[in-house]
Amino acid sequence: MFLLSISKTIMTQTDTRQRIIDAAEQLFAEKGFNNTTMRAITGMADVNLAAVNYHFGSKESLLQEVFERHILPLNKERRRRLEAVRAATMIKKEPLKVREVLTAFISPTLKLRDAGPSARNFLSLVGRSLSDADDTPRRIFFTNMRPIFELLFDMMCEALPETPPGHVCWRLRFALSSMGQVLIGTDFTSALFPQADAHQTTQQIEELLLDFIIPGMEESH
Amino acid sequence: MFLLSISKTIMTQTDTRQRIIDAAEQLFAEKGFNNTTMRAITGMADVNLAAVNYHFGSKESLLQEVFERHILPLNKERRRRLEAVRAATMIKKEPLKVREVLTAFISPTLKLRDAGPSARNFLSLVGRSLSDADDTPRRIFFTNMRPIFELLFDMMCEALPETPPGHVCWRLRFALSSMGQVLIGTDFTSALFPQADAHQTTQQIEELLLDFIIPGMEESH
DNA sequence: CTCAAATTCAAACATGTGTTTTAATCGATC
DNA sequence: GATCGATTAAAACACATGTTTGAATTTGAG
Repeated sequence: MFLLSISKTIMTQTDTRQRIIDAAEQLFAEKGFNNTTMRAITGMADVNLAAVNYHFGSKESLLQEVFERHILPLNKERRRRLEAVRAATMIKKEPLKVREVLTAFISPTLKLRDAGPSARNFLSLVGRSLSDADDTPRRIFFTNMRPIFELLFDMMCEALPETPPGHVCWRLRFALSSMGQVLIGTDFTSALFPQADAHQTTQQIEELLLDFIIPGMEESH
Repeated sequence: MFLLSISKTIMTQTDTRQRIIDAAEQLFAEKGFNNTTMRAITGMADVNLAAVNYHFGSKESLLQEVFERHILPLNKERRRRLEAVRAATMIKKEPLKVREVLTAFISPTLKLRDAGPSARNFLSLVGRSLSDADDTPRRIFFTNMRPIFELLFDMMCEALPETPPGHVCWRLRFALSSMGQVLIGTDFTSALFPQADAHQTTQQIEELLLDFIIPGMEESH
């Protein structure tokens, strides 16, 4: 009885929370954090205006939850794969390969492209965060990304022992912003060159992306 | 007398206009369009709140003027250099070279990095525009960039006759977003890897950027 | 100096914002 | 069914926003 009542209570609670998060995710992805109003969120979620502040405390905390819902498991998977790459090369006593390191980071990310509209909206949010002018989303993004970025950076420096860290850092930034373009969506391409953008599968885009950034990453100038 | 009076009138008028544009440029670059208030702009410019609407009509028109002040001459120079490349290769009856096309587009852009704080702020604005969620800045940006983007795209397709236009389009997008990271400023690098980001000159960064994107651009997968 | 136009100014306006409040409603336990 | 805590609901709050207004001031020409 006790457990049942608890689970029922939690059920309805998370139902409202879930609807809010879903709506916020979609609107944040489409219009950005600042251009999304609480009234738009609660309207789309079909809940009362005060529900956001009741369940999340503030609009900013809501963004944080929207963000963390996907970034936490994603970064866990990234770390798992990065460390698997490191372990495998240590066993074989080979040096780290740029392609393997980048793939370990990027592949789990792009997998989310086909994991439903919620994940897709989340990716859009992430794609913009790298160059967002808005304080709040950028702070939340970088706070969550710092540890995994540092691991990626360290392994990349290890894979490119001849390249100065300052160069690795810039190249990584270029590579990540390129990935960001994939995450955002197709607005740019279809808006500018509608004739060029045939529908590409995520797999094809991942190859396109990796083929673009890996040669630049390994360049030995 | 007539000319003098006119010039004097224009002087004071453009003086106010100039101060507003300068302040707006800096604030738009730092905080983004939506997070910059009219009161912040007029406060920094030390003019009356109503001056923006009197001289420009609206906040959006102000952004347009801020943008066009630098984008018009910049795109003119880009076009000049792109067409110079095309003319030179036609005379020599050689195929277009990826490096030359990209350099013709990118080099005039990065030159602005050392052309004073105003140009620097403008670049920051441009760098963010590629992935901006906000309607207004993105629309103004793409409207102004479409023609030069199309020229760049056409020449790049010509330089890469074996590569399908859909691939060229994606690679161009990757390349431009990488350039965008240079334009935005150093927040990312210094925030995440403070130890790695030695001060680089614009010339060095341009080399870094071109060395990164050219191999990916030419990749023949 | 005088006058008319251009510009500046302080104030108000209308609306939109995130948040808070207070009462009503619901759900589960006794 | 009564009761208590959790949730929802409607309204208001306090403030920030871009814009407009109408008077004051400045400017330049006759």
